[in-house]
Amino acid sequence: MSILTAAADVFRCFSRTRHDVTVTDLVSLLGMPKSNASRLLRAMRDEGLLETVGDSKRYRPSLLLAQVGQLYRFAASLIDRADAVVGRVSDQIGHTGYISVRRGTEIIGVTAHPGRHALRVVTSIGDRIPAFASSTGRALLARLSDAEVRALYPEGFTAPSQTAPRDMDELLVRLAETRRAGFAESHDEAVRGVRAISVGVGDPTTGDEVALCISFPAATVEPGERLAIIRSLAEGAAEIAALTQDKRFFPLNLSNAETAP
Amino acid sequence: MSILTAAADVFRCFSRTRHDVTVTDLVSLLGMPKSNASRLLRAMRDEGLLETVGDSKRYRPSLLLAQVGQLYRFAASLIDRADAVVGRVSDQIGHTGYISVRRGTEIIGVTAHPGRHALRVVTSIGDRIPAFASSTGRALLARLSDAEVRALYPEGFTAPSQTAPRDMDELLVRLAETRRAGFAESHDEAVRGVRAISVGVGDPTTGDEVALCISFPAATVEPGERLAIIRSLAEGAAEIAALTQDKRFFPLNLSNAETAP
DNA sequence: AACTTAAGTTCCATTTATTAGAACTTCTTT
DNA sequence: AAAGAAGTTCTAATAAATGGAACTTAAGTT
Repeated sequence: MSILTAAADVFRCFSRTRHDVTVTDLVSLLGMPKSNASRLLRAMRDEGLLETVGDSKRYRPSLLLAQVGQLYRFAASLIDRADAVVGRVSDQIGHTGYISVRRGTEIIGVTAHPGRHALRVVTSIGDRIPAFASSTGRALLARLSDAEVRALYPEGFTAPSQTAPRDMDELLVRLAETRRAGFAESHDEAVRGVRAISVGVGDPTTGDEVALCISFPAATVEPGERLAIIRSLAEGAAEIAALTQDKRFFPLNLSNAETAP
Repeated sequence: MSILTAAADVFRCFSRTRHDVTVTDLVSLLGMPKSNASRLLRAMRDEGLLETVGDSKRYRPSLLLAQVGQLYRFAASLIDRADAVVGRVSDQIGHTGYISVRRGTEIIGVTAHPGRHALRVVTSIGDRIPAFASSTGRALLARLSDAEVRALYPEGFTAPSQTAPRDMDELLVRLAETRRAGFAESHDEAVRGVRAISVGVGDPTTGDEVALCISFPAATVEPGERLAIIRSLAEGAAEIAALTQDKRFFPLNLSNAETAP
């Protein structure tokens, strides 16, 4: 067991609600002896991985981490490209846009573009939501085969809301529809009154896959505006897919069903 | 010598021009045996500190790092507050704004707001510039005593441009002027034709100190506009200083000299 | 101001990980 | 198919990490 494990665990202790940690935090969160916690935090600070807050006993992520983390966006150029598309669409229509990645059965927001409208969806980056119960998640799951999706959920799942898929069969039907139409849609799933449109795209050379999503209040968006969102998002994603030569990309395929939901 | 040292060194290998590293990169950059480089990269990936790019032998920062690094801004909430002020001023006047921190004798950009004008200053975050030869640097150095500034430069320095301080005595004079006026100014220092206005502010409870800066082309900015920038920046910084009870804050003090430069 | 408790640090012998070099494998180039 | 480059695995020697207890410091409490 390398000390890198412990260091990575320390990083995982930080969250939106925990911006700094102390020796006792580590003892209770990670269950390590406080002698180790004390030395670990000091060692990580000495190496520049953490900073002490003032001259207190509190430790927070360092500037180095902020800089290296920032590079992630550029390193993963797919994210950068997808972010540009979502930013453009979000600016154009005024609704909140964000891009997400999948880690196992979870979807994690990577970048966000807050909308301009007074009533808008607020998503903060770093949030984790279940993949099967969101449009972003299904846009990404649709890129897997049915067998791979089944393998992700060996013990099934329980739907968190009325409109989410209730079981694996229902999920696979929704994924098939996502593949056919070229986009995924959710309504009242994670947040009541919120509708979201998502498109998945990947980069075969890096193996990265991201979901582009626009999220908006269901009540105030006209059918025509919804169609415009779908078209813009799909068009932008298609450009990226062409660039990366993404073979698993599902192009937009609007039928009567989608034009009048 | 802990493996944390090596891990931190790996992080420091990443830069704007190097988004991923290989075993041989580490060998040449850090001078370590390639057996160590190989195992280190794999260990860091296994712990979630790095990711492999696709299925290649290239390693890049991980999503975890991006998330933890993102928290730096909130952990150091002074940065967030200062960023809000600079963003507001930048939006208002259309010129590039950024906030920076000092690490020893270097200034590092943390967040940036690109201006709207066709001719604008482009500063990318993560850039390092010498503290004594920039307005941001002097805004932060002014918060130290003369003795502390001397201690920072035991062997003096050499001026990189005509308008930068040539020696310690000249620097201390400029710092005294910065303290009196409540802001620092540079002209043709880091970049020819560029003028910058900076104000420093700190948070005594965390020990953080940041510089708020607006940077603009010297030729196209009228004296009145320059004064407006100074006033907006100083006002925003003063609000932060009041909030954090920053006792080392130097309030704006405009004399004839500043109003007609 | 003395007491009490909580939080953090240092010490120690023991256990465990890390190191550097060489041999080995795999991938690329010609 | 051969040669070279890049990466991985192996080894014993070396160095670091561990956890328990003793110790120090800080923060309340009476």
